[in-house]
Amino acid sequence: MGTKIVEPEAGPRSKRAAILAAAVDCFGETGFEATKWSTVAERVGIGQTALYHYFESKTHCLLTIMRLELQRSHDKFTEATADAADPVEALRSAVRAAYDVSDHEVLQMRILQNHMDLLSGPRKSKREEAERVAARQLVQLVERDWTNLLVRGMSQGAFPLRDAQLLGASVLGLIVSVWRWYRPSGPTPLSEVSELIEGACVRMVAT
Amino acid sequence: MGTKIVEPEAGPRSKRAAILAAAVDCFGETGFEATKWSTVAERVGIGQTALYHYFESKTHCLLTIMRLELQRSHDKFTEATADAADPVEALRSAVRAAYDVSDHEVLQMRILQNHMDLLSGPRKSKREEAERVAARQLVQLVERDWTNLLVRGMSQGAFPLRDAQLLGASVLGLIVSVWRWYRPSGPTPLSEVSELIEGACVRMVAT
DNA sequence: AACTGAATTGAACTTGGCTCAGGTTGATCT
DNA sequence: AGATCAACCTGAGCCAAGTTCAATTCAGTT
Repeated sequence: MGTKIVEPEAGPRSKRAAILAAAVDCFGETGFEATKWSTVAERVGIGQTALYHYFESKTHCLLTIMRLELQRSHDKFTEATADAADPVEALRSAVRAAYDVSDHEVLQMRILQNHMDLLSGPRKSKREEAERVAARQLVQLVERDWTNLLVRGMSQGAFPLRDAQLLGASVLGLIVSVWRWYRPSGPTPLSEVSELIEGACVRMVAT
Repeated sequence: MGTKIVEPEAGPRSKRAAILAAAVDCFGETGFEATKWSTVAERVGIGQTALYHYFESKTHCLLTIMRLELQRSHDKFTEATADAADPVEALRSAVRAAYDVSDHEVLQMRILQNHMDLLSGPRKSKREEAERVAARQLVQLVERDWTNLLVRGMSQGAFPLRDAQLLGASVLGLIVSVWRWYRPSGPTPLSEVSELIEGACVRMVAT
């Protein structure tokens, strides 16, 4: 039960984690296409070809970042909705959890949202394709998370009956659309966003 | 008043329109990065270098597509909300208009949404930068369209008072988030999406 | 010290967007 | 018809950035 997937290649002098961190910064701030793969290497302090010891390609690294972020999102949702009997309270808790993130995680969300389309088509190489499939499954898992929350609320009479699939996708779309424009340095604090969206979701679903 | 911007380079044997159409198909279905610029040329029936007679670069073509789509969205919004006194009815009409699109326009919306981030940073070349700035302004214009609609409704007492800026961005985000997953060939007809989102928006704003 | 596998590198290769210098087409004018 | 000019197009080749590969270094083990 609950097979814990352990990250590979965690040798003692492995720079995998450092590369991922640097890549998130670069991809998140400069954009994936715009950042040179060699720049990531520089920031870590290694030659560009050393990157290929850890990742098969620039895209493979991106897909890994996306998969990890999806995993995180799913875990956080599960944790947030675990101990909430009332569907409305569960919904509120889930939304708040979605915006309870660090600056670094904001970047990861941005990267994830900006490259969702990568998950549709198949990839050339093995390891890339593996990450893609894993990420794709996590996307469906997260979608089911939200849909199930709605289904539960509807069957319990807390939410009016509607197409839970479609409504779930919409709620999720509304929540993640924020990551396209939100900047930690911007004028709007995330707490304010969180409150408005929380209210909006409840009205959308529970009215 | 109302200076009509006429598209340049509309010579009698110009293939500009054909190129744009082909590019929308390729970029929309295969993705911008994944489609080879030369493939677009092939589909039009010209050599790849001929493309540079019409567009300074692959990106310049993309930015043009995005600008045209933004213009279309703004025009459609304006037309849809022109003759609606009641704010709620105006909102409903605007949402319906947003989903009253052809398959080709669906692709254009997808392209636009997938590359919004291009509009943040400045571009190297003149013509690219011009398109980028124009597109950026149109984005703000569309955002104002929705915000103003909300402000009007709030001051009229039809909508409860909330942060119109933020709520407007959210409504818009909800609406356009559909273009990330919707496929004309998919199981969900656009009419169904339109109805659900229309209801969701009204509840979000007018409750 | 010899051995092993992970980690790293410089140099060369590949791909795809882009430049350039010049050639072709066709509408218009005389 | 023939001349003219701008719009339109092309083959050859350049260049940047991702990628491959054989050779090398490093850290821990026997």
